Amino acid sequence: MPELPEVETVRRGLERLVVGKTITAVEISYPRLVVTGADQLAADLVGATITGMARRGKYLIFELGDRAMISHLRMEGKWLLFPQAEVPANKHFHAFFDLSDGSTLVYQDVRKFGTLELLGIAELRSYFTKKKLGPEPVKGEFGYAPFERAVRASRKPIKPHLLDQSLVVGLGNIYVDEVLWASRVHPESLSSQLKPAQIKRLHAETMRILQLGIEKGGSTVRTYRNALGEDGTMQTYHQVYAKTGQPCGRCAAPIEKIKVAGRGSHFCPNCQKI
DNA sequence: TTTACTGTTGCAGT
DNA sequence: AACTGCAACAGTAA
Repeated sequence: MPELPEVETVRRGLERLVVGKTITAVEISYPRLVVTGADQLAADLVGATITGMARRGKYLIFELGDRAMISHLRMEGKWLLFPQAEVPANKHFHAFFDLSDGSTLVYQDVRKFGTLELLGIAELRSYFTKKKLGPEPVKGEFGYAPFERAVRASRKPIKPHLLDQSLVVGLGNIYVDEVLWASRVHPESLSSQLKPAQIKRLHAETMRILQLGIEKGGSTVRTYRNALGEDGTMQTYHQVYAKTGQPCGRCAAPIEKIKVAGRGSHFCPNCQKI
């Protein structure tokens, strides 16, 4: 489900729903979900209090005093809160956290790509450093000069470059297509061959579109819903994603879909030329 | 029935 | 070093 706006929406929902609550029991029904060991995570978290909800890029962080549980939702991961201890049966529920007020926090993941990791709070910084994550897409953190330098130095096609989380965190396959359309950049353009004005637009549109996505509660295109079961509305602002054959909002040329670095890619063949 | 596709990432290859 | 392809998995649509 998640690109940055969806993860941030989940974070905000959980912040209201679970911060301050203590974990009274843990059950992991799909142990491979927990990279750092399911038994250890279950044993360590009984009695722990959820002190905060944070996020870095697409990684969701449960702050638990001196520890942190990192959740990556990958394609289909979801967090649900049931107000009662009894949870309906569902073959895609893989982790259950009983909370002190009688509610149950459940992790659901149809494709089982998502991961949970339990770290000491001191290991958090190096964890993200190792993944070579770029800056958050907000003014003050996402500087233009380093972005331009890195873009010009690479011969990668710009779309996979923006997706690799090193230039900036948070873009996934939907938002990157929207940013490329708004910036009038073809997804297969080589990074090093982009004009300064195009790089400038990519920088500005990345921040604008991801922030808009957050304001709209994320995009619901397949199965994404927030922790309250609500749809996001960002999909109504999409200009190209899943719009194959429909007229471009700028020039009315039919939107095309091609494959770039293995990902379905939507663009306007008239506005976005190499 | 088979095949291709899917808001992701990391690893093994070249 | 940097880039590509593919695997992890399950469901849906053609």
